[in-house]
Amino acid sequence: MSPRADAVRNRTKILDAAREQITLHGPDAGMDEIAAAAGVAVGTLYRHFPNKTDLVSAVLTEHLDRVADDIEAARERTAGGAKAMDEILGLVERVLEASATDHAVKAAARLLGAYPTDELVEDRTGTALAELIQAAQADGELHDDVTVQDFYLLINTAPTDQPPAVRSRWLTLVLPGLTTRGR
Amino acid sequence: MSPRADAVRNRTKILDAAREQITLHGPDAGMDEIAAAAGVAVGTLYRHFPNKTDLVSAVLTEHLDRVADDIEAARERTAGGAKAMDEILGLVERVLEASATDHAVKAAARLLGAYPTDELVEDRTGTALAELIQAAQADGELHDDVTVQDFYLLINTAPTDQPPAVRSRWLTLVLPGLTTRGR
DNA sequence: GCCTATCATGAACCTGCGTTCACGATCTTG
DNA sequence: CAAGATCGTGAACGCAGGTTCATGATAGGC
Repeated sequence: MSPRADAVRNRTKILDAAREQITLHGPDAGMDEIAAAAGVAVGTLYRHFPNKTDLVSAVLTEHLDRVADDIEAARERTAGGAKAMDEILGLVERVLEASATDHAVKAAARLLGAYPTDELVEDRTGTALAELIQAAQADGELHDDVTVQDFYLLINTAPTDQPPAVRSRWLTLVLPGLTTRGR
Repeated sequence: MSPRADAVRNRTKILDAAREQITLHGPDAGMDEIAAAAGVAVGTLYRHFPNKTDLVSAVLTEHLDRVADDIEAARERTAGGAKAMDEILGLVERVLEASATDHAVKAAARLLGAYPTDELVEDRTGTALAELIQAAQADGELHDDVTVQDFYLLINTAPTDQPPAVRSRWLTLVLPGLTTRGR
């Protein structure tokens, strides 16, 4: 039997509100706040998601999906003639920038490189990133031993809660370990 | 009027226990656990420290003090003829290693570069580190624009909760941003 | 040895937060 | 439209962790 119409409506409202609240306050956003933002009672959250972890995972997976889209787009541009290293630098800057204001992205980044991730999404990002890396290495602009995991590691250790000047400085310090382009 | 003898005794026991518990479980160690480890009731903690923040700060300041000692010792060795860059690398590795097992060090590292720190200790580390940096730059082994803040920044973003292989890889990725020594 | 200021005790309190559940409302099928 | 399954409600629960306070013990000067 298909679900009731209002139930579907509520599920959407809940996901929208959860996305908004987690973006603003990170995964620490309270279930009460999410429920209030969705215009729904707490119990309704628990009808759609057994517990908080499941709700947060759903939102974070969405975000990872967007990042995967971004990476795949960069790969397409490379196939179209763009320099792979330029695309990689753009990606890193974009993710770093997003993490600063979007607490969901920050939390989502922590999922990559750790275990509990949707395998499909992880595969998508991994594959596209690997191709970009190979291309940049073929251009001689990325050190030969750099891997996908290295990027996950660096993104996870990025100082996302620091002012722009500090984030920029951090990039400057870290990039020489990846690229062969001079400082 | 000087404090009672048993009060002094208890203060020591509390600090010892707090140090131990925070080393094991980080600043998340409960007041109850600390009290139990000290063989004292919770209320006694609050007689000596108005709140948890004050107690944790006291312990963390101690740790920073030890780090300051380490840095100053490195500076002395440099004055005695050791290569400044070697001492710096040793320092970084030691702090990184300690952060992995000692949750107090990890938390203490977060204090440097942030605001609420004992100025005296911060001055001590800052001065000694600055001298080491200058010496290494004079040797041409450290990039000229590297500052004390850069080191604080990198230490703060180190992946202390990752396995040794990952921590080591992180160092490899980050060092080229500091030193002129090749990979 | 007494007496009082100082100190220790730990049960109780408070707040925040995830989670549950008995009840009422609403949608949908026949 | 009626019947029943599905869904929504929100007060209440449980738990954890920091903090307090009335009560009793102890130290140290006279």
